[in-house]
Amino acid sequence: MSTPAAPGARTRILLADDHTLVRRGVRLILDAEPDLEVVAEAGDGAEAVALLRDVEVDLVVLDIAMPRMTGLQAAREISRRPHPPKLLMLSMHDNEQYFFEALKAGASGYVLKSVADEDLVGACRAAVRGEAFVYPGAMGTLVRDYLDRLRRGERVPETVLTAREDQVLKLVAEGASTREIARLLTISPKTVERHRANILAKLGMNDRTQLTRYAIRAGLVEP
Amino acid sequence: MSTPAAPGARTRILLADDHTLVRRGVRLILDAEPDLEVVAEAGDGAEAVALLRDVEVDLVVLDIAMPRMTGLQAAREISRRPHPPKLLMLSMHDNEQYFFEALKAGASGYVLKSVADEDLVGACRAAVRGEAFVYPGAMGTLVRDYLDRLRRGERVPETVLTAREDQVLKLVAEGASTREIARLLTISPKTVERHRANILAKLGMNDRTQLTRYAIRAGLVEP
DNA sequence: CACCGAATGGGTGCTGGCACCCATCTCGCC
DNA sequence: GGCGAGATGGGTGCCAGCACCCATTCGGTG
Repeated sequence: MSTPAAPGARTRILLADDHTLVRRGVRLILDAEPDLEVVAEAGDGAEAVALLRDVEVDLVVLDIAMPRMTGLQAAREISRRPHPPKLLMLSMHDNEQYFFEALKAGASGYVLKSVADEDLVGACRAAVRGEAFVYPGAMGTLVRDYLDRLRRGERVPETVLTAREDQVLKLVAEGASTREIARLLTISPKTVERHRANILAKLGMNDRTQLTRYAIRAGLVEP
Repeated sequence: MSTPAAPGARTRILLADDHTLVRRGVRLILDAEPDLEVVAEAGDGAEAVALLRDVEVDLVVLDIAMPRMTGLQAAREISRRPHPPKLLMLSMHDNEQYFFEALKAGASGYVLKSVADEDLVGACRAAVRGEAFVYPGAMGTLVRDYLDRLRRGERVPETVLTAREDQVLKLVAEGASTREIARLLTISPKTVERHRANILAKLGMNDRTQLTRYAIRAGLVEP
């Protein structure tokens, strides 16, 4: 449609989504552009990571919710490599917490599945150019604030959870009781309660059902 | 590809899915067939139901997880009409409970988003021909047993949840308290507790976090 | 009609989740 | 050395969630 990055060299893309129908649709959209080319497809996060050992790509388009290894887990894995490709997350959810998790995982773009074709194409091009955090679609003010602070170089409050809190959250979301979690982590039940309270406070939530949904969105546990 | 239903008359299809990208992909696949034609698109269940007041279609392809009104709710609504079109459910989840819910809602087909293009096309044709319960893709033995029993005319144990229980489950999974649910449904908190207890017993679960994960798998609520 | 299942509502009691208080210890970092 | 943050643990108290008991009112279906 406009301004290919380098004339003659198409951007090589790895596309990962567990739904064949969705993959097919997205591939049709991307391949129709003169400067974009899907060179590999994966059906889950683990497959995507494995493929990257053999295939050289410029951009990875990752669905967030996938079996075996979620898009977020895969993104963390991929961005730890020596020369990581750009990462663009595809999500079904217009959710801020989710967006932040994607940033933490090393993504440079976040696109909703409900956007139009051109927005997806635009996000791909922007990601390749190195422009971070393009977000087509209406996102809440929380994200805009966050990006503004990043631009101004301010320290961000770092709302994310600690490693220990992640462990506790995962177990809570899997339906484990305080006593069970305490036994599994070999700490006092009281400490488990404290961690859980801290997590609730940090995320601004009230009970375990909300934690469960958050953990699923964040890819900590399978639904 | 093979045997159009009536030569010259294409099957008119209403396609409902909240993700524009997915809708685009599915439409491309269906429109490529000589005997199928997508004549309307909807972005949620309510829109689909509304559109059906103005547009005459032979088949409705409904995504299960949609905002405002889920595909299951829309299916119940649609199948209550005088001359209902055929209903084909599109689902992300290879989940048995979910499949049963779709049957109850009046669907005559259930297709996973992870199937190949041809399977979707085949399911559409089978649904139009009036063949019920075509299910491309590997589903558990539970479903096969169920279909066998149906064929033999046996009474099935009816493990699925009632409509009221669905409502309660949805609210529980969204983090609503007993009191809130009671107010929303204008029934006694005690009755809410009873419904929740019945749901827990039916599904063999112990607490709200497990219900939450189940409801997400079932597509009753967004993660 | 008589029975069953779904939906409604009540009572009683236990306990686990959650809130809000307290403290100690050990890191890394300035 | 001191300071903040994370991890650890304790006490107290309220109440919601859950288990297990009871009943009534409908609507269907044998």
